[in-house]
Amino acid sequence: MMAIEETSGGRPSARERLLAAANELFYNEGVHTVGIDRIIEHAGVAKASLYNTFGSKDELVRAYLEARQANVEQRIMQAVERYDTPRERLLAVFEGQGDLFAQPDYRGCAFVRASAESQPGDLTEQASDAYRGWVRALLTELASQAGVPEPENLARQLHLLYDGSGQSARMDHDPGVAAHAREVAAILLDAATRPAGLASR
Amino acid sequence: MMAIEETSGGRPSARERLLAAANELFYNEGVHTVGIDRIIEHAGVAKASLYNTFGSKDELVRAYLEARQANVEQRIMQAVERYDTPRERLLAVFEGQGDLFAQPDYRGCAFVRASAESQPGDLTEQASDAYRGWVRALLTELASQAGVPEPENLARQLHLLYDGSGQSARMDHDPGVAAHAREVAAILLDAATRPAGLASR
DNA sequence: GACTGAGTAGACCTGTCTGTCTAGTATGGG
DNA sequence: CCCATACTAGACAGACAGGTCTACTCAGTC
Repeated sequence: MMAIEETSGGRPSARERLLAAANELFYNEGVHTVGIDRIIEHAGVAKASLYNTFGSKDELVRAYLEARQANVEQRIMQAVERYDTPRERLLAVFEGQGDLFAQPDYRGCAFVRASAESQPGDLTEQASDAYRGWVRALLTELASQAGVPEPENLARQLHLLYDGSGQSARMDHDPGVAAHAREVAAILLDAATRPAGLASR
Repeated sequence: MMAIEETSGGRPSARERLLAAANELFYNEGVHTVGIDRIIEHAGVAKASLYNTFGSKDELVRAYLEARQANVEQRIMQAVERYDTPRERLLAVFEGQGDLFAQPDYRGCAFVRASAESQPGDLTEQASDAYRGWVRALLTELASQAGVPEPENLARQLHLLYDGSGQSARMDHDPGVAAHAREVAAILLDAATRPAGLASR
């Protein structure tokens, strides 16, 4: 039996190097802009290896997005698990986003970027939908655990905020938006918990 | 003297037809994906006309984004001016967004889309920054008129929401998010107006 | 009737794109 | 020693990119 990926020691496999190159180039410069030749050059890999491993550029893009999603999920869950109270755990989602924004050369949500270049029905759209589904489910679950009467409603509001946070961080080149997003989330959480009718129309 | 653009009656000028084609194709399929040939074919215009009028594809893209911004500004101001009270006028910004989302084939903010395909320092980035500046200034002004103690702060929060609203509307294919965004905006406006300290930390 | 400005049609140049294909190398298990 | 596996190097094909250029048409003006 042979390991498919050489994760410990030694030189990384062609697959790993391709994914690393895809992550760097696709994310920074755009899926469409970056050609196969630049990917394989950056990965130090032969063209045939790419096509043997992934079959097409589209499939490489899909694999890139899947890896990206796994990475984001991990970061956000790390942030959530730093806390114990349901309230803090819910708000921690936005701290997790902040960790992402703080990375040097953050260029916005990879799914937004890829999706802007995609055609309807593309593999990219499926990947985006999967990612959004995960975010929504997490927010709903955490809202529910926080004892909010209508968790789906709060989750929808927070998803708006989550989207906006990533967008603003990119467009304004300001990782600090995550902190503002957390503040807004706290206000929304309070408003969802408080008995209705207090807010004027 | 001769009119540069044939706005009334008659056949639209080559410039107008090119802008219309750019608006449709660039917006729906992406700036990078759509080639010059498809633009001129769709516009029913000779290639030389494009290059005589705009000089390059990049400049056509810039003109397309400028037209787009003018259109958005007009729609949002229309919505704002439907109301008299400062509070309603502020919230109307999100109604204006809703008018945009309700257009058939809404595919998200054109600046987000274009910016995802752009390189740093591009003409597209300049156009995006100009657009964001306008939004922020409008929100700040309306917040100020609504008597909020710290208008810049509320404007920043609402800009988050504004970004998220456009994003969610696209990704979830649901124009209804604008209504939710308006609700959230109302909550934030109330929170900004109320004396601080009520919100738990 | 000559001239000008705006536009058309389309060949053409150069470069790049994704994807295929051939030929060869290094390594490790049986 | 043999042979499969994983990979490399690079030529090549066919499509398409943005952009240039020539030659032509047509409407209105002096």
